[in-house]
Amino acid sequence: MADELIQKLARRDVLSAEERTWLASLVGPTKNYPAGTALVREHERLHESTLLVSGIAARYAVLRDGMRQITALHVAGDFIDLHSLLLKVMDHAIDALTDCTVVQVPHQKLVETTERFPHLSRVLWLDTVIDGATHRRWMTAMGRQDGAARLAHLLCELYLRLQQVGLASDEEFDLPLTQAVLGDVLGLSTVHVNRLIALLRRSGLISWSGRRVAILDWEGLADLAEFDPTYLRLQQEPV
Amino acid sequence: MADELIQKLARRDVLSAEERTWLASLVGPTKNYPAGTALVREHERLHESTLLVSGIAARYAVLRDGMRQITALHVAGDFIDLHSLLLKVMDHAIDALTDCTVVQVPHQKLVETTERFPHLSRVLWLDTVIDGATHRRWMTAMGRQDGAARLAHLLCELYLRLQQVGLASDEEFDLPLTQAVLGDVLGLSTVHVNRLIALLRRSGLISWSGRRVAILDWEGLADLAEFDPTYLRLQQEPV
DNA sequence: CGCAGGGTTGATCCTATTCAATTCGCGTGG
DNA sequence: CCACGCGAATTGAATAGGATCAACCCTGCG
Repeated sequence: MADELIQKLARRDVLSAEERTWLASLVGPTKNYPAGTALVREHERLHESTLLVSGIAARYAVLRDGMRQITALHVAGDFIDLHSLLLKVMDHAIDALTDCTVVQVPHQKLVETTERFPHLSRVLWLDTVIDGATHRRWMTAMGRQDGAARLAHLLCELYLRLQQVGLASDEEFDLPLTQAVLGDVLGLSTVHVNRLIALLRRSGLISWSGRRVAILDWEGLADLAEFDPTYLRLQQEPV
Repeated sequence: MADELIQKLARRDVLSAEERTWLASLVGPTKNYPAGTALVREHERLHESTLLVSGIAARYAVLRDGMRQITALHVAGDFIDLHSLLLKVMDHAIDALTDCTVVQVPHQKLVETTERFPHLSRVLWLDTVIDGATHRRWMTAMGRQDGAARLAHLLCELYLRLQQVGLASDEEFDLPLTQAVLGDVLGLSTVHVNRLIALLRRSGLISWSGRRVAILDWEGLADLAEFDPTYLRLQQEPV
């Protein structure tokens, strides 16, 4: 399971043999969380960070009236709470949206990593920075793009992120999320998400039956979404 | 001007004499940008990070139709582009909203900091992580809170942030931003921002004339906004 | 004095919400 | 194989929050 962590970071920058050995010594035991359970609760104080090995998890906040806003979706290969290393107290909760497998890395070992492996430290830092860039893109979508563009953008982003970890290809992927969850991501009602999916289907941009999503017209979808993948920083580059 | 950087980081955690000496050696010359000018352009490749010494700056994205979404507001004492150290290519632009004074720190020196001062490195990392937490809170507001709550939340946040750097006290502060800019922050039209300000005034929560904002009923404003300052991590705590 | 940028107000339109009902997909047990 | 149940998807009608367009007002300033 240490492979997961090494592969994850190696997608960002080249790692030395020494760094790989160190990383292999970091990971704790594998844990499983069934769909719908909490991985992390709000205001909790964490002592380890969690790497998602399989499944989909959501970071979210809940308001007084019960409304929920999902602020990040995570797939296999994502750190879901690396920021907790420095923030200490969680400002949001994390749920498993599907069955999830994770491995954990103690904070104390991450601190040690910053002491002894500055380059690895920067690669980890980069991970939280990409998180922030993704937040900004979602914010732009929520503030200034309509529902259709927002949904289209989410599909473009998820396709590329899943493709990167081998979970999507040929413009197709599994997306086992309910329309209510998508509403919580996009800041829309469930009913409206439904109508937007219907709209994208009618426009010939996608097909979507059950959990299977196919992008029929990538160009068109990306154009509608004004999708520019720069913020995902998918290329490997030295830090 | 090195004091600015030291004070900024010392608000997060205690710094040793050695660390302070090092930080003092990092900062470059002071620069001035008049209101309305660009500090950083989108897709630019930066080689230094910028610390805002005075003024207000905005990070934003512009869409095809010219619509703008401001994703972060920065005040004195904020790093406006520390993430560029790792992201290399900027995913957004930064403008001076008022006259701004800044100092710059070369990326190469920041990398050196991660090599030689792991604790400082973590304090810097923390800064980008708080940025992300703020992004998440704004997202929650944009997705699931109405205009009035969003505006109220922004005022609560800005008051605490300005207070921390001595620019606000007695529930009052200067906010030299146009209603159009506030619209770009909140994801609303200028006209609607105007009506929301009028609403908060009528409700007796604030007074706002010219650039002077006074919070008349902090409890009420924070309640409307569902404001919880945890995400700003205002307390000093070891990292 | 005239102008420009920002603030304020009104009328109308439209996107998305809410509430309510209906239908589909699918696993379970008889 | 069918009946049942349940969560999710789909559709319709009424409504609200906010956008847009268009004035008009104020104030600082050359």
